[in-house]
Amino acid sequence: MPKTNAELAAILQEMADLNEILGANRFKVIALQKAARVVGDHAVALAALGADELKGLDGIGKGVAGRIAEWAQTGRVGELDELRERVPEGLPGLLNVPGLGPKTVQLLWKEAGVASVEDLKSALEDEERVAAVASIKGMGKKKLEGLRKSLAFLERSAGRVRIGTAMNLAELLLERVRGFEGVAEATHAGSLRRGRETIGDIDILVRTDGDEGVRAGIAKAFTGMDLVRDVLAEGVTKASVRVAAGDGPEVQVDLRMVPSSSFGAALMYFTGSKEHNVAMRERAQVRGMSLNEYGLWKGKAPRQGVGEADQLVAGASEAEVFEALGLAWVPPELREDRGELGKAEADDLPRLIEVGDVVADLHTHTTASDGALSIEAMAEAAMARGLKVLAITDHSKSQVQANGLSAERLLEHAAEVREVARRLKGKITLLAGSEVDILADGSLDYPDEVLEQLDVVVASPHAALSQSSEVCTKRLVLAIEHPCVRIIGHPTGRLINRREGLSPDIPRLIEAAREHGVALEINANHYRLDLRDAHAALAVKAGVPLSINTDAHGEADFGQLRFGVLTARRAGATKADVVNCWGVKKLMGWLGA
DNA sequence: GCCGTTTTCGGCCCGACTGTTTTCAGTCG
Repeated sequence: MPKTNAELAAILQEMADLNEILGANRFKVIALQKAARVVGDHAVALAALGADELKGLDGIGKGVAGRIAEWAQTGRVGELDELRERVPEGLPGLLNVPGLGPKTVQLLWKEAGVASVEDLKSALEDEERVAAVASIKGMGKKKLEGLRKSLAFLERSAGRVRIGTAMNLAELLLERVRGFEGVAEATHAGSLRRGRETIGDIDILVRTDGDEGVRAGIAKAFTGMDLVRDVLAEGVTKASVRVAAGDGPEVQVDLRMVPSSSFGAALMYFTGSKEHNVAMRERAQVRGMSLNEYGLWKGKAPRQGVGEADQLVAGASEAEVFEALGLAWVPPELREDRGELGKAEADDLPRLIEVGDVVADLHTHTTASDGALSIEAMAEAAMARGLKVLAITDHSKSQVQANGLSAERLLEHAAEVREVARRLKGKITLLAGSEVDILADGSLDYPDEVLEQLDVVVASPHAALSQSSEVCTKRLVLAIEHPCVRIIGHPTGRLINRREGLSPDIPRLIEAAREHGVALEINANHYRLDLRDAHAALAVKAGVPLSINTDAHGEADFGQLRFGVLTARRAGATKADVVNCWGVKKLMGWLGA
């Protein structure tokens, strides 16, 4: 069995959890958590690397490298096995219950015999056991009530929500918050602003120069919204709630309020990532300053940001804080502590692609297969969004459930596309293409002489998505080598939170794509975002072009473009790296159309 | 457990809020 980074990350995370519950040194716990994160985010399988290469990675030292080697060789980690013997199997799951930390979990276990989330649920319903739980020090009436609510929340929430879902909810909330008395400005921060594919909670930052009374009023209006299901906290600088819109998932939303003089520092602070913030604060310290959510200060930061005005170096805007630390402004999508500060210091940050740079969509569908609009209506929608090039790429014949086109229907359809293209000449360039299935063996769903007649061929995997890494790598490389293929669509076929998809050897795909001049897609649909950020970053590094496409099946789907662009930005892509941003002439030359 | 332009030992971010603590611990981000 191949050993994936996700499995390894889970092992390290479990070691962190078990150590935490057992009361180990907290910095050891933090180190293990960091190692789990680094491993989970790494684009190349770590099981195959040697100890020296492993130790070169940030956050991985002798200890973790040794355990990775042990796991790679034996499939086990001795220390984890020992830890598991000391703690009931379901106990770490309790750490996921909001409001429960390692101290309380340990007390629940040792003093009330609670061994899992399920067990806690039944204990809270059982009179005798509730008494045992309530007798724990610090466990009062409100704590118990909070636990009941947290357990209900866990059942209703979907865990991390997809970025598209979170963005919709955030925009709805921002509209409300901007209407509250005393709010000068409101914006989203956190992982949503960094463009991560899934979001744990929504952070909203409010700029207000009102006094405590005004801020308390904003917090009250926020917690009083009709979308609010639970209120977790309500103070004069922050409030925290759980909300749900319609039948959507329940999501935690944190609101923070800061004065104008601190808005930039606070925006940085709440945008994160945590690791980026730590690196920034360390940088401030080295320069005899300190950085918190209220600003950058000479010497030690005053409590609550209320101090001598002459101590404040910067704080009103992000740019001035970066500048005062000798750095260029770092785009939020790059704030992951993966070397961005070094580049910012050398003024060597890439000029990231923006939504407005995209002038072509090379992967869309019409009523000919499973889309909702005609060729003409799709072209109108594309023009309304300012696109200069649109490729119509309906499904191929194996996609029976999607009304995939037979070779004959495809050629008729292509003729229709070209007819509409003639009518719209000068307004938009319409291309006749296909999203052709990459079959399980790597062959394509149409014969070459059919594919040769098209302007653009996007080849995508749709079925056989549980193939082994080795088999699917060969399959995708074969498609890349096909002379008609220009773009590999959603290369892994994953659906976020729903389906794992393929796990090909990404460096090999990139190498093949480079050799054959093929682009790899970032499918912008927020269910897909495939390639994912880390993989797209490898492509950019290797000089392999990306293609950001919406895979639109209707008018609204064109709006998904922003999520594809966010993913490309996280990968460090500039507009030169993305074929959809090229001029029409250059793009047509590349397509050979 | 990790890391090194003060360090191979001794640090490791820090402020807000809650609940039940009569002075602060736990949790969270």
